[in-house]
Amino acid sequence: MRESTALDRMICFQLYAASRAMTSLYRPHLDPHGLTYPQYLVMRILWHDGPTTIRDLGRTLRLDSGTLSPLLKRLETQGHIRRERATHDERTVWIHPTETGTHLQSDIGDLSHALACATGLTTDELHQLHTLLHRANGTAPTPPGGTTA
Amino acid sequence: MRESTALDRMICFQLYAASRAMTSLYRPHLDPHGLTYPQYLVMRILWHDGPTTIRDLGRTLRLDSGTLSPLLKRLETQGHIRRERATHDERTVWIHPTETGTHLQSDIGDLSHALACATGLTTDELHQLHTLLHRANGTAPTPPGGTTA
DNA sequence: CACCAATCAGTTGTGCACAACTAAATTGCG
DNA sequence: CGCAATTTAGTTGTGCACAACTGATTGGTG
Repeated sequence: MRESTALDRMICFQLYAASRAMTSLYRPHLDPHGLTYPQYLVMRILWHDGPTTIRDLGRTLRLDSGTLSPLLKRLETQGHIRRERATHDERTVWIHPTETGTHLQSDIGDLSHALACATGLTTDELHQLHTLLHRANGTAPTPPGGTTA
Repeated sequence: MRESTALDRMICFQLYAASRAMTSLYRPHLDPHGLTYPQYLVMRILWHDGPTTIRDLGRTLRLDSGTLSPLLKRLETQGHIRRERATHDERTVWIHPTETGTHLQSDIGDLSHALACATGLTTDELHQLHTLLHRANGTAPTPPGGTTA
């Protein structure tokens, strides 16, 4: 595997390349359902937490309204979500999964096993990687339970 | 730190978030020079290896011509690189750093220390992370030397 | 109450990524 | 040689990311 030695020592390039490689592993699983990877992340939050405000989606995903607004518009056009402006504070908008959006979860199924295998890392290494990324992201690592690709 | 438990176990989301966080750490260092992070990667290859073909840039960065062609056009407009079609095989195009492009290297200086510190990881952890990402990327880890953010 | 600062969603503009395609040059095989 | 398959760079179209901005709403303070 030929690599420029200018890059192969850069953690940042490895992150950049690994992130793109990972999303292209998701692509063949998501494409048939018309979802992109960031759209899938939004749907996962909705599946797990139920209706959520755009503000909270942005905090969780670390994305601003300039990214989320058009993305949510596309999910709405596809019929997966529904917008609803809050009555008590008309600045905030709630995002609800629709029935078809909820069905997507079982349609897509569990991708974690296929994706974890594709990395070629052992369970231990995946856990290590997870912990390091958590720390680098400035978030608390997940002490007890399992880890998911 | 508020996180949806739907995402905090996903290595893939951690990769995605860490990669974006890392490039936004580079941004304030590169913006004053008018470079984006992918443009900086191209220049690093040129600084290290000298003139390079577009094909090799694509293989090293894992980017196709759909991404590289417009990116290189912008670097050319800024005067950092020069295109030259090979004479013996007119399909391949060589990219040469110009004099101003070469000067950029010392203008920008070494960012690795500042960037490594910003992650908050120890040298050991950075090395671990580097090795794991290398393996996940399907490339050989760097056994001997140091590691760079 | 009046007003100012902060919050929130949305828009605009730029630059990646990547799929799908085009066109030209080269290679290889019968 | 002749010609089909391959390689290479470029274009087009879609969808993120993100900076900078707008406009509406809300909260806090004198």
